[in-house]
Amino acid sequence: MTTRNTLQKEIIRSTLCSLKSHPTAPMLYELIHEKHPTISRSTVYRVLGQMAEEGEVLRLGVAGSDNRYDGDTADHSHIRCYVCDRVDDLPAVTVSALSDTGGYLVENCSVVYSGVCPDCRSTGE
Amino acid sequence: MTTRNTLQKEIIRSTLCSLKSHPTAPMLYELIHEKHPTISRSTVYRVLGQMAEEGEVLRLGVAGSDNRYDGDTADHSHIRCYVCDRVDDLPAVTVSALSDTGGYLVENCSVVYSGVCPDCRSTGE
DNA sequence: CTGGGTGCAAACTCTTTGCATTCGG
DNA sequence: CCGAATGCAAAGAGTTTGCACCCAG
Repeated sequence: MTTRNTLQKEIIRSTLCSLKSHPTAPMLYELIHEKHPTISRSTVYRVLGQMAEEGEVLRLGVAGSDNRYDGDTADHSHIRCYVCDRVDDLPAVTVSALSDTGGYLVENCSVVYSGVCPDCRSTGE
Repeated sequence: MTTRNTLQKEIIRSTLCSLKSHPTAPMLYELIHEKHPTISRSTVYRVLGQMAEEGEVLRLGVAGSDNRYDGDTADHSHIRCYVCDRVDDLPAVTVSALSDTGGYLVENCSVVYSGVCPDCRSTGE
C-alpha cells in the first residue's frame, strides 16, 4: 500500500509541529477546524494515528489524561500539572539500563513527571 | 467528609490487588461483575478514582492505551506490548535528577517502556 | 484510471452525573 | 438517624467505522 501526500495530511502535520504544546486529538481538531473547516474529525484521527504509527509524531501516555500528541520526536521527557492538566516538555533524563526486561524486546522508554505547574503554584496550589 | 467502608469497596480493592495484571477500568468491572453482578459500573469507577486519589492504588498512564490500575503501589516501572497491549511490571529503575523542572513542583515520576512481549515475539512479531 | 484518502453520520467505548434508595457508623 | 455510598439510566466525551465520493500518482 502506497501512502499519498494530501493537503489534509500536510495541514495536520504542520499544525501539530508549529505548536509548542501537546494537544489531545480533540484540541488539535478544534485548532485545525477553525482554519480549515472542511477537514473532518475522522481525518484528523486517521492521520494522527498514521503518523504516530510511522514515528513521525509521538503519542504521549500521561497518567490521568487522554492521548496527547507531540510533534517533536527528539528524546525528551514530559511533565504534567495535576491541577490544570497542562503538559510541558522537560530535557531528556538518563534512565539506568534495565537488569531484567521480563523477556520483552524493549523498543522505547518514556518518562513522565507529574507536579504542579508555575501558574497553578502561584494561584495557590 | 468521612469515608465509609462498604462491601463494594472491599470487593473492588481485593479484586484489583489479587491480580498480577494491570486492568483497565472496564476490564476490572467485567471481572467484578461476573462474581458480583449487583455491583454497578459507576461504583467501580467511583471507587477506583477514590482509591487512586488516596494513593491506595496507582493509575498508570501508558501511551496508546486507556487508564490502567495497579494494586501494587511500590516503586516500579511498567512495560507495554505494542502488539497485544499487555502491561507488565518491571523492577524500578533509577532516573537522573532533573536539572531544570521548568518551574514545576515535581511530585512524581513514572517510567514506561514499550516493546514486544515474549508471547508476541514467539508468535512471529 | 485506480485505489488510497476524505467527509459525513452513525455507532461504540469509556467515563461521568443526577437522583432516588440504601445502609454504615 | 444522617448523609456518604450505591445502582440505574441517561448524558457526555473521545474515538472508530461503513460507505459513497474524490483526487494524487
